[in-house]
Amino acid sequence: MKLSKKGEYALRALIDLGIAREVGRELVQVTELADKELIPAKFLEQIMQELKAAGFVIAQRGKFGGYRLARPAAEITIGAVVRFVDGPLAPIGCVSHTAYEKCSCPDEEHCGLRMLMLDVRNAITGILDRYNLADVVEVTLRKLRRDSLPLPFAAARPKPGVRVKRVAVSRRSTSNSRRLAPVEGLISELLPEYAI
Amino acid sequence: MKLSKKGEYALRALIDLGIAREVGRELVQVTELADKELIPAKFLEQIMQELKAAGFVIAQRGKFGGYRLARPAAEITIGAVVRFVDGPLAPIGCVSHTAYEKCSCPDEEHCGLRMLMLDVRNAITGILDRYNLADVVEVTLRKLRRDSLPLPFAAARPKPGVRVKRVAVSRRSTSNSRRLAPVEGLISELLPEYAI
DNA sequence: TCTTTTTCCTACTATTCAGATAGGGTTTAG
DNA sequence: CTAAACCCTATCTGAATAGTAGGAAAAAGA
Repeated sequence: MKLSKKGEYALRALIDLGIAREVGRELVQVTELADKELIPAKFLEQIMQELKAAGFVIAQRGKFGGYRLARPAAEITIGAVVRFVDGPLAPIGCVSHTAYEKCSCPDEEHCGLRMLMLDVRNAITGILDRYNLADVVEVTLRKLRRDSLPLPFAAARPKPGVRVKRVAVSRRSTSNSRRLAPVEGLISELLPEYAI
Repeated sequence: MKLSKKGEYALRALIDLGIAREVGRELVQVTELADKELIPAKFLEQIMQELKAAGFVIAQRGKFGGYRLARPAAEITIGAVVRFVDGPLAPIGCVSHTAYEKCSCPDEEHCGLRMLMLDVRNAITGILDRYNLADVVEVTLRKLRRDSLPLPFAAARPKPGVRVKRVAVSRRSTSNSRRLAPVEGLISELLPEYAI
């Protein structure tokens, strides 16, 4: 039931790009992402290529280039990323909705294991398909602010004479709070503290 | 997020042993399990060895030998089996309660991905640690009876002159129904039909 | 134009693991 | 004594995981 390192790195990078966006930074380089997250740079580079090919990010080549999210963070679900990098979320092929595969058991309809694993699948997708990058970004920023820690990717490389586009630094995030209703545990484990 | 074949086979075999017990059959041979579930016999043999070493089953050697559950089915949770065969249930080491492992990220306390994966872990363990072999056996037998299908492992090899110990064939199963409350989906997806 | 910094692209590698298969040895019932 | 079971160890193949390496192409700025 593991998430691969590749999947983990991809998500961390995408979350970082979401944070960068929220903090007014348009582009982030692979090396900076790798530095911050302690990921092997060349490995992350490959991953970013794949994320680009899949349409999750857009690259800007050349000096002062980098990556940014291809869509609003609220439109990229965690589930979509994990499925792309690591394949189906279902623990067993015969309960996957997106990539069904017949299993070897003689009678799927009366297979107790299948029934159980279907619920595991639903539990997993219920979380990963419900939450998106914006949700994770929002909660991360809240925690950082609560503890008065410096936000990452703060106003980098302000070229002399060029005014940094200040995008929505203090806006209340892009994700609607309906999604963050107390579903037990989840990110909303943290939300009660702020839910006034 | 996959369950390995080995894990799948182990669970199927254990569930079968639970069914056999419930139907009055004390011992089941590897070949019979493998036949029924379409599992390579030699591979399953290995797995049964490991399950024996782990204390899930007891073997009887020699002619007319076989395997049986070492404990009541209600005392063997699915989670325990999966953990034994496939390792921790958590999708990422830093959210595992039973096998915590520090991850590479610089600040676990403010890692949004970690918060999310913690909820995934809880969702998975919430199912796999809540339900046990008896629950799965119960539901499987119900489905088979509902559809008037023959129960597997029915009264095998009645040695002449020896009366088969008829253990609890029609008893209401060993698991208490408190556990099977409608948790949304799960095995209890099927229960409403019977929950009068 | 030249240099620097970035992404882009391809190939390679090392190790582990999944999923078995093979071939006997040992025990027990009859 | 034999058949039918478990017991034990070794081996194998292919794929996946988790990277490394090295340079080509592009863009910005001097």
